[in-house]
Amino acid sequence: MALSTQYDSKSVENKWYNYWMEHNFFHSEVDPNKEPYTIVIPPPNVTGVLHMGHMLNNTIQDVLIRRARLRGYNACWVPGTDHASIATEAKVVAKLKTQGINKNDLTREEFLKHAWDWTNEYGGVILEQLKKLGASCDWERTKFTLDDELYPQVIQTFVDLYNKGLIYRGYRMINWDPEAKTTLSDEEVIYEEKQGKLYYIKYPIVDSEEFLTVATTRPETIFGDTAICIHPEDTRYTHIKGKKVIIPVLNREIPIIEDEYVDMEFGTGCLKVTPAHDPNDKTLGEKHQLEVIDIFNEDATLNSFGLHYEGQDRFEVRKGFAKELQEKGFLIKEEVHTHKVGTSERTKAVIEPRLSDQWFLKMEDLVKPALKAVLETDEIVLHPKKFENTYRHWLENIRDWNISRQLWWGHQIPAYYYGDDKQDFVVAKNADEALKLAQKKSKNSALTLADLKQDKDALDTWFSAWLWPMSVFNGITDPNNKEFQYYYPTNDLVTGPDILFFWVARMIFAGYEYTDKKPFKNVYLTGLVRDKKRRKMSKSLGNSPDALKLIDDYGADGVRVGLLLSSAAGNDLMFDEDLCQQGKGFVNKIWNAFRLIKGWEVSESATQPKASKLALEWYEHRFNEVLISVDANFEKYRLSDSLMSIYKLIYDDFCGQLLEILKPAFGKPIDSTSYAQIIALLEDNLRILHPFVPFASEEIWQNIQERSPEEALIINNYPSTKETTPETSKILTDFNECIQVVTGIRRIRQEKNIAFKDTVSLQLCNHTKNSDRLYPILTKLCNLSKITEVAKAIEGAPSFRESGNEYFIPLQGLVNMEEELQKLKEELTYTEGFLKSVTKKLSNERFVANAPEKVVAGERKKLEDAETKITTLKNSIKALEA
RNA sequence: AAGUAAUUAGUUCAACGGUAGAAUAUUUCGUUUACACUGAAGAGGUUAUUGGUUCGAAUCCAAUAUUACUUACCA
Repeated sequence: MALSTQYDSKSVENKWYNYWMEHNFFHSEVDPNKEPYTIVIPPPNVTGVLHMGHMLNNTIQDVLIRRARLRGYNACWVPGTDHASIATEAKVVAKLKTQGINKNDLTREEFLKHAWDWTNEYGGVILEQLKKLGASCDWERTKFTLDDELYPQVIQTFVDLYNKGLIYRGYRMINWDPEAKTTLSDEEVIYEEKQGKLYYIKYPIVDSEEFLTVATTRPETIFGDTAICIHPEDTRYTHIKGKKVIIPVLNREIPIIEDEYVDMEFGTGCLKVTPAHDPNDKTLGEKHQLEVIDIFNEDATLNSFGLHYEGQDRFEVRKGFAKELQEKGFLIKEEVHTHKVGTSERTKAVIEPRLSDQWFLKMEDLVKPALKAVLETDEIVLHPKKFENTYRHWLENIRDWNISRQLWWGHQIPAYYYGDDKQDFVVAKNADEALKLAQKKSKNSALTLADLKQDKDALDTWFSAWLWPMSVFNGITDPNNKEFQYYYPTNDLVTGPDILFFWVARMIFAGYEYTDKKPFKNVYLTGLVRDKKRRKMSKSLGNSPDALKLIDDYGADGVRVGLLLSSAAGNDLMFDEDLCQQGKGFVNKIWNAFRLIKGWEVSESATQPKASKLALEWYEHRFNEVLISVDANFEKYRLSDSLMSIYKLIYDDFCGQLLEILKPAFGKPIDSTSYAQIIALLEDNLRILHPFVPFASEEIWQNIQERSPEEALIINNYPSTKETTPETSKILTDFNECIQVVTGIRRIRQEKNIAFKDTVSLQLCNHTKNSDRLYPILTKLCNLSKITEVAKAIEGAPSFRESGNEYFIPLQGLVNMEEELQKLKEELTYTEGFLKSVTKKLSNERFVANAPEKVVAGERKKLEDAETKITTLKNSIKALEA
C-alpha cells in the first residue's frame, strides 16, 4: 500500500495510544531490580478543562517520563485531580442557583450529594484530554484528593500536627471572601490596582467649634470607628490631644489617640481607626485597648450597627453615605486615588478583612528544613535557579497559615465540640476516638456521641495538596508500605512558578516533617504561556486557543514540538500557532524521510558506493556527537535545546546530507549494506525522538517492520553515547569540509547562473589531503564532470578557499566579465578594511602582551589569511582586466 | 514601595570577557525522481540608553528607561 505524502496524525494517534494502553506499557509496579523514576502530576482541578499551561506542563513531564522509560528506569507517572474546594464549590453553588436552589437551604449532606454528582459528571474530563496529548501516565494509579484513600491521610495529618502543637485555633484578622463566604489564606488574595476615591470627612471636636478632617477610602466603615489617631509629634494637632470627636451622622463620641504608626504625610495626618475591619487598625486597637465593632454581615452587607444602611451592600453604602455626608456638610472633598485592593483569587470579590475564629498552622519550624534543602544543601534543585531568591524571601517572611475554610466541599476539620466554652473541643481521627478524648478532657463520662458537634469548616485545598507526593502512595497512613518505600522520594516536579508557594514549598515542608526526606529532587518551573501581546493566557481574556483544536489541527506531536521548541525553564512562552506549524512540518519531514527509504528497491548484488560508505560512517559519529549534547542538556533540564539539536540533526544531517548522498539514481536499487545501515540509523533517530514525538515515532517504527508488542518503541531502549577519539573527530571535520566545498560550488553555480543540468569541472590548487573522503561525495552532490588537481592558481576563475585548499571552477567565458570584476573589487575593499582592523589590533602592544596566546595566534592567522586573499583577489582582477 | 529577572535580526530564542549565532518569517533562484510542510543562496544587528572597569564588553560594575514576576502595603 502506498504511504500518504502527508503524515496523518488523526488516524495514527488514537491507534497507538490504545495499543500502549492495551499492553499496559504505562503501568509501573515495584521492582527491586530496577531503579524507579517517579513523577507525580500537579493535580488539575477535577472540573477543569485542558488549557495551554497544562499542555506545556504535561508535555514536559511526558518527555521526562518517556525518556526515563526508554533508558531502562521503572518509570511511574502518577496522575490525579484536585477537589479544588473553593473553585468547585463556587461552580456547584452557581449551578444550583440556576435551578432555583439556594445553598443555604440545603443540609451539608444534600449539598455534598450535588457536588459529587457534578464531580462525577465533569470530573476527569481533563484526564481524558491529557490522553489526547499523549501523556503516558500510569492511569491505574489515578488519585483524587477527596477519595477514600486520600481523605483519611489528610485527616491524620491534621490530628498529628495538632498533637504536636503546630495547629491551633485563634481569633485573628483574616481575609474574608464575601461572595464565597469563606476565609482565604494570604496567598489566595490577589492585590489589584484599582481607582477609588479619597474622601475628606469632618469630625467635630467635642466641646469645641473646631473639627478634625480625616481622609479615608472607606467611608462606609465609619460605623465601626472607635478612635481617631494622630502622630504624637504632629504640631498641627498638639492643641487637641486628649480630646474627643463626634462621628458625623452617628453622633457617637470616640477618643483621639496618638501613635507613631500614623504617616503625617498622608491625607491630613489623621487616621480613623476601625479595629474590626483593617489589620493595622486591629493592631492599633489592641495597643490602645479600643472597642471592636464589627459592622458587616457574612456577605459584606451592613449589620445593625449600620443604622439605616442595614442590609445594604458595602459599596452601595460607600456611595450613599458619602452623599449623606455631603448633604449634611461633613464631606469636604473627594480626590481620585488609586490604591491596591485585595481580591479573591477565585471569586474576584473584594476581600474584607475580618476578625474571626479560625484554624492556623504554625510555620516557623516547618520552614527550616525547606530553606536548608533548597538554599544550602541543594538536596532539592530549582530549575532555573533564579527562583531561589523568591523562595527564600517568602519563607523567611512567612506567617501562620490559615487552613480553615467556611466551605463544605473538602476535608471536614476533625475537631469536635462538646461544651459551650471555646476551649471545649478535641481533635481526633473519628467521632469514636473523639468521644473518648472528650470524656477524658471534660471529666464527664456521661458524654455521648450525640453531644459531639464536628467543626463545620473544611480544610484549605492546599492542605491536602501539600501531601500529594506522599499520599498518592499511602505514605501518611502506612509509611512502611512497599510502594511508598520504593517510589518516594520522587524525581521531578514540573509546575508553574505561580504555585511555588501555594504548593511546591508546602510539599517540601510536609515531606521533611513526615519523612525527613525531600519529596522530589528537581523542580522544573515552566514559564507562563502568554499570547503575542505578552498577556497571560486566560479564560477571561479569551486569548487562549482551544487546546483540543490545536491537537486536531497540528497533531499532538506537532503541538508538543511547537510548545517545547522555545520554552526554556522559567522563561515565559510567547505562544504563536506558527510554532505548532513548525512542529507539524518537522513531523511530516521525518515521515517523508521514512517514506523515501521505504520506497527504495534493495539489491543484494549491488556494491556499496564509496560516497555512501563514507556518509554513513560520518552520520554515525555525528549522531553520537549530537547525542552527547542532548544528554548534557537534559541533565540541565534544557529540554528546548535538546529538542533543537535533534531537530537539526534530523532535518539537516539526516535528511539534508545523508539521504541525499545515499539516494540511488532514478530507477536504480540501493545496495543492501547501505540499506541495513540506514535503517539502523533511522531507528536510532526514532529512539531519541520518541520522548518528544511519541506518536509519529512509534508509527514509523512499526512501519519499518512487523514488531511484537515487546518490541514496541515506547519500551525499547535509548542509544548510549560512545567516547569520541581523534579519529572520530577527524571524520567529522573532514565531512564538514566536504559540505563547505559543496556549498562553495553551489554558491558559485548560483552566482554565475549555471543551470543544474550543466556540469562544471573543478580544479584544486595546493591540494594537500583528503581526496579519499572528498571526491566521492563531491561527485555525488555537485554534478561535476571532472575533478583535477593543479599546481598553480587559475587566474580569473571563481574560487574559494577551504582548509588550506583553493578551489577553482573554470567557466569558459559563460560569465559577464564586468559584473565579475565589480564583485571582486567590492570584496577586495572589504578584505582590505578587515585587514586594517586586524593589523590595528596586533599593533596594539597591550593587546599582544595581555591577551592569551591562543587569541593572539588567532589574530595572526586572520592577518595571514586576509593577506593571501588580497593577493589572490588582486591577481584575479588583473587577469580579468587584461 | 522593595526585591528578582529580562531587554540581542521582523518574530521566538542562543552566545566560559575574545570576529554576535540558530529557528522561523521575508527576498531571489531552482526542482519530471521523499517532503501544496521541497532544495540552494543572500539580505537583517550602534546587542534598550548613558557612563565605568578592561588590551578587548552583548557578557562584569553603576545609573536610567521599559516590561514581567514576587513580596509588602498607605488610611
